Amino acid sequence: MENVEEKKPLNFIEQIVEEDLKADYSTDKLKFRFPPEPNGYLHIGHAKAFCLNFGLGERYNAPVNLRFDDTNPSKEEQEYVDAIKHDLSWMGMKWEEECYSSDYFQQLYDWAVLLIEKGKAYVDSQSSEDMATQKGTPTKPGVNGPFRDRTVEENLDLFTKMKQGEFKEGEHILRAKIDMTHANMLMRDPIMYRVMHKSHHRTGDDWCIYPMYDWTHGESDYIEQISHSLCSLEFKPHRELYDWFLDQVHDEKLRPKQREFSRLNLTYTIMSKRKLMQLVEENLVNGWDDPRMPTLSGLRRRGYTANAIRKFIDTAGVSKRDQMIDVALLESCIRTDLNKSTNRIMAVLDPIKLVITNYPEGETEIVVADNNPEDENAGQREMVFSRELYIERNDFLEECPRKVFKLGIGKEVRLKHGYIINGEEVVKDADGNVVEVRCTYDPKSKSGSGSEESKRKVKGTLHWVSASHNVSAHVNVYDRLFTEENPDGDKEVDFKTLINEDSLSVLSNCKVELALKEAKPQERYQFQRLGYFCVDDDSTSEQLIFNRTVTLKDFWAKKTK
RNA sequence: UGCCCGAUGGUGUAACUGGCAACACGUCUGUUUUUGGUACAGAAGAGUCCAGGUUCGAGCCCUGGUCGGGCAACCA
Repeated sequence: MENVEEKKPLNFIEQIVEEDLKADYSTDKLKFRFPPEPNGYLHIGHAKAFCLNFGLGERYNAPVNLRFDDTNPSKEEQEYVDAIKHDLSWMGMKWEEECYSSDYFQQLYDWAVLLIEKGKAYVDSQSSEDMATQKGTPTKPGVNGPFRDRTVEENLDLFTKMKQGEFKEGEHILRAKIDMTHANMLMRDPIMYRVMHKSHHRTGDDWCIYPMYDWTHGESDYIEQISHSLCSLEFKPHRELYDWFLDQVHDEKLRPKQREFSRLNLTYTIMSKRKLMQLVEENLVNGWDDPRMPTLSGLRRRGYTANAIRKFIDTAGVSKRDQMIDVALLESCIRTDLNKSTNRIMAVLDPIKLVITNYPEGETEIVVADNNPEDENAGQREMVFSRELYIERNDFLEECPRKVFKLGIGKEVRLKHGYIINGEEVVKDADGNVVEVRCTYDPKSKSGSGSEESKRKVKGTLHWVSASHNVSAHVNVYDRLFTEENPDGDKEVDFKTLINEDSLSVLSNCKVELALKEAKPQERYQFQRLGYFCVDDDSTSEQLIFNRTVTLKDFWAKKTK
């Protein structure tokens, strides 16, 4: 077991840490952080980031802080803080300290004053349009604005007044004084503070100036003494600024370093928080925890386990290339997990009545079945077998070829845990729809009886429930949310036009085994031959609701497509 | 017409830092099976973006290209 762990090659971030350890770092200096902005729910892309950070913490027995990057009160809310903490806990992540960038507002302010005093920051009083023009473009250097050379005194005075609320939003901002011609656009006098007359979810109305990301992040890392500040690739150009800001305040304490890795993308879904928010706000899905969402809360409601998600992240790996991971890998992870852990149950999603004409009327018998053939300790359960049953509509084909694993007229099939039956006739309504299938059974073929008849090879085994011994249920059948592998891929195409119309089908006439009568939210089962299902959060004993997590691997379905 | 990343089977990640490209998912075959599941056995699929160079030897190093991604919010 440990050998397997040892053998696993280090990802490039772990290699960086190892090299630092060999050079001037000692293990006790290692410290990491996961810094979500509380402006939305965590999704599986975030899972990569926090699994990396918390994984590093575990590997080196180093602390990992949870730090909410809450510098923009117009977007951030307590609701998201709570949801993020809940999701992280569910994923089994244990943080050292719960921190907030807003905890450092005073320190950040004091440092900003220091920068002004050193002539490294100034108050600009132009419109954002003018500043944008002066900033130039990636290929054209910027030019200095008219307020760039204000005196320290004037800057101090203005900045103080900004803080005291004497200005309206947009009137003044504080910028770092770096280089308007720098090849890196981020170094062209980046904004450090803006005036915002908004209440903050933690600091209330204490502040009306709020620091920007670049000014806040590295300094927060420094305050918390984070050794390795890991973020996604789009922040690579920010590293230069991260380092510049650190240069301004750094003394002898440990200096954090930013390193970047690529984000995780999954086929047939989107990871943009902004777009996920749009789906929620425009009611294109039923909330952040809609089981079709790639959010952790959505996956949880869908029936995914934290274990499977961790395994998936681990298998996907960490690198600097853009990754678009096949959702089939995620599905493989949850199947592997659930195969071992869930009890099997029989459920008929689209029932059609099956009458065994030679089975004595009014009689019933108990059949016994293993709960999980993959787990000897899972025990057994009992089911009622009777003359009238329900089978899957789709498991009957009037004229059924021999090689197809279904019931047909004149074609035999086995009822799982029950008897072998032979199709005799169909009953149809006026429109020609099959409303009932009539068959005969071989009384000597009972499963597990050991009789010659029971051992007969039969093409096909069907699941069933007794017509008068079952529980009704609703089942939500989910499919991928988008019709395209990369709905976010084409800037010309609105991702919302790529939503899969059939991503949710609600089946309201399902019949499940009596054993599920008291099933509680979050319980997971394998409905035999159909897939893995999870009891929905809204399920009650009056109205059972199941969500399909994932189908069983099904070659037949693929072939017939 | 700038700067910064990246490029290995369909997808993702490896290759002991220069020694005849491996693992997982997916695909396909077969065996077992009272789930067309699981398990097991096996196969196909890349010669590492291109062109030079260094070297006995290059996916790894060097040079020059090509392609893909990112960078101009008072967002993070």
